[in-house]
Amino acid sequence: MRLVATGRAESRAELARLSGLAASSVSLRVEQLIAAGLFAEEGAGASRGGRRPRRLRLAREAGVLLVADLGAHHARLAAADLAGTPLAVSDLACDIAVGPEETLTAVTRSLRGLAREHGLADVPVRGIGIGLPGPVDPATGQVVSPSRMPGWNDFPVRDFVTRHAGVPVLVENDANLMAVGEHRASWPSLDNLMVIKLGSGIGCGVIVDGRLHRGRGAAGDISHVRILSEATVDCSCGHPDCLEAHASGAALAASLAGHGIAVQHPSEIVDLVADGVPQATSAVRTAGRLIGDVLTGLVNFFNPDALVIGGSLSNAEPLVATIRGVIYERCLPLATRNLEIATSRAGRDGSVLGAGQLMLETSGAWIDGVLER
Amino acid sequence: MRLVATGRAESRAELARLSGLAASSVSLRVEQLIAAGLFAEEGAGASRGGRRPRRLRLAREAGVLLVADLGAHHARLAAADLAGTPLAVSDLACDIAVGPEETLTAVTRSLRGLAREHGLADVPVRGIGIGLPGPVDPATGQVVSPSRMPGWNDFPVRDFVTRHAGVPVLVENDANLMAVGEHRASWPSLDNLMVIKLGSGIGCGVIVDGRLHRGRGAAGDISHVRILSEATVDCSCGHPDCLEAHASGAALAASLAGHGIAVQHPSEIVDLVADGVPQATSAVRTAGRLIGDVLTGLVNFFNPDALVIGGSLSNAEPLVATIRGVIYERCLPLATRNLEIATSRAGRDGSVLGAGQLMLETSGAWIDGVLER
DNA sequence: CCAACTTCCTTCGAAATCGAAGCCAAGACG
DNA sequence: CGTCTTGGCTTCGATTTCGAAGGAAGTTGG
Repeated sequence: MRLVATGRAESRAELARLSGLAASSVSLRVEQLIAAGLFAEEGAGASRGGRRPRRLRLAREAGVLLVADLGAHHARLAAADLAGTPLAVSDLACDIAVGPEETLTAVTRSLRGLAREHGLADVPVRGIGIGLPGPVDPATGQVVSPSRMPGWNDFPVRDFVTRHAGVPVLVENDANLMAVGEHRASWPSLDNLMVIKLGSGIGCGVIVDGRLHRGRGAAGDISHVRILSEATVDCSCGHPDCLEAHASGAALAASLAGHGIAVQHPSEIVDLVADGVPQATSAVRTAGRLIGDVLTGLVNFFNPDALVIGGSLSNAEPLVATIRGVIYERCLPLATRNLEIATSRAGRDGSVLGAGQLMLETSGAWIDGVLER
Repeated sequence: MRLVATGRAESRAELARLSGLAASSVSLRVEQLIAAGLFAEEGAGASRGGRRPRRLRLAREAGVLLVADLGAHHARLAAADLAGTPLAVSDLACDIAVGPEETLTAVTRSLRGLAREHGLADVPVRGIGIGLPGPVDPATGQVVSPSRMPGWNDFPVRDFVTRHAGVPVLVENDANLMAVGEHRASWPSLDNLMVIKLGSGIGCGVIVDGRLHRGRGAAGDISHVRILSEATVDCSCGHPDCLEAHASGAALAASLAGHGIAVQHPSEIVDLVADGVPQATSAVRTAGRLIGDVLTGLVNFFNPDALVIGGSLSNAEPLVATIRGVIYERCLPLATRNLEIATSRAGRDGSVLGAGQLMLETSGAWIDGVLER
């Protein structure tokens, strides 16, 4: 089921190849899933030289997922199929600083509304995914010492939402969701991926061997490495000269404010750069150099197949160009030999896709329930 | 078989728990393996509150592995059981710079001799493992652009040894072997491990999710990150101020030579430090600070369960203490919360163990051959 | 010492999985 | 336009795996 949902398999034959099961066993299982209403057969796929395969896809009635990707002042909401492909999206203005109860209540209410508006009221909700801009403990579904989410520390996000919604809930760091989504949507054949999210903050998600690497929950932090710079800036983490304090969207906004240019959201910086405002371009180039410097060490160490740059600032071309240049110049030839450096392809849907993917992997228990009937 | 060989399982019951197979299936398989002469039953294990398990172990006649861990001027040779537990070890002086053909021929001859001397001539050799101080392409078994192995670039080490010995051959970077061995011997329950090898060079092996992370073959390089220092030193890689150019055993030896202290081997530096020679202690402390600085970023990013420091320099206590201090001071609390920082426990046998472990995972095809008879 | 419990391991019928064989439906080719 | 080849899918008997039940061999605690 996971193989079909994620788009890796479209026919019984492909399922057999990818799953390692015998073709006959696959046929039996598919039969069951169709009978249970989870799969549907839909026409024929392209021939690979012989008989055309009968194309399999998820049935609409199989269910939907509701996903919310929370930022500092904004939430992206989506209703998606079980693989995470968005069926309906909307945006919600909300200040994460008002605290978890209020934010989460508003978000879940809006999610339900979104599904209802788009005629999905009759389809069962199989899960809710929440992306948060801070570290999440995978075991408990709690936020752990976030630097920019006052009131959220140790709040049991997963339990809170489960209690209110009564379905499996996935809580994950936003950059991690994006990494999984980007992997699934754009680079499914690559095993090792680094995905950088450049927005108000600097996030990073890591895919190792095709799976999200969480470490002990904090993996992927790149924003609190010490960098070299002329001016000293103290970071919220208590140390001086962290990358985030110099090169994040928030830091760039602060620096531009010093030049008398007021900026509300990182995307406005992208606009300024596109308009050729010299202070903005110069600031963005400096940030690119700092980020690139940090990434060189990590690329040498991790040796990924691709480095994907996403987040709203990834649309600032000079930023990406500078990062790319620094990495190709400083990294070992062996590490950059086959390295792809690209900007996000999934864009803002990345986290929705990622949530879908992760939920299929983790909480698939309801499938057994449906099959038993 | 792998579970028994690696020591993770000692009884049928443990095999069932760890493998996920039914107890009855495990019994059938074990029966076969005993009949084929690969397993032996040996007494009873400790009771866990009920009947005592019948202890399983690898039969002596199952075979041996021959392992050579090559350094710049020295090779460590071992004959080991199939799990990598050393049965006999010896040391061989050999200059790796004389080139691959001569070195490998001498090494394989000595390995055969070692097995013969220790009464292992009648036991079949199931594989040969070679550890090398440079990057190895896992797909081809070739050395790829090594910085300190003249004449070895692109030499097909695996094919060369296979042709001469006629058994499966594993070729792997020395730090990677050490990482696998350390994981298996000392931290089997931890999933994410960073192992640093401090000798003439600086190597690093990474265990992610219990398995060696190779990336595209170059993963684990930490020696060519740029660091900040007063004096500028050019590294062999062509960039200035790499970590290796300032903090490796070779760099320390060069710096001590500047003070009129001649050093042949990194272990002599350890002796100097133990003897309280101030220049040595100071040099080692500086190196520790540089290495620690580099590691902080990697620890934040990778978020391992443990950081293991090995190699001959790891016996210099001020070096390890400085590294530990820098990491605890600079890393995120979230990353160091549960982080163990320890020195190698497996010592010089680590690479032998690692080679055994890796060979069980990769080339287990011969097992089927034995069972078919 | 004995009863109650645990854990280890095997037995045996039920269920799942496999894989060879064959049928089906396409494209390739003369 | 028919034959050939290729890949997709199903059928069906053989094999593997499972799991409940039970015997074996311990520990624990009165």
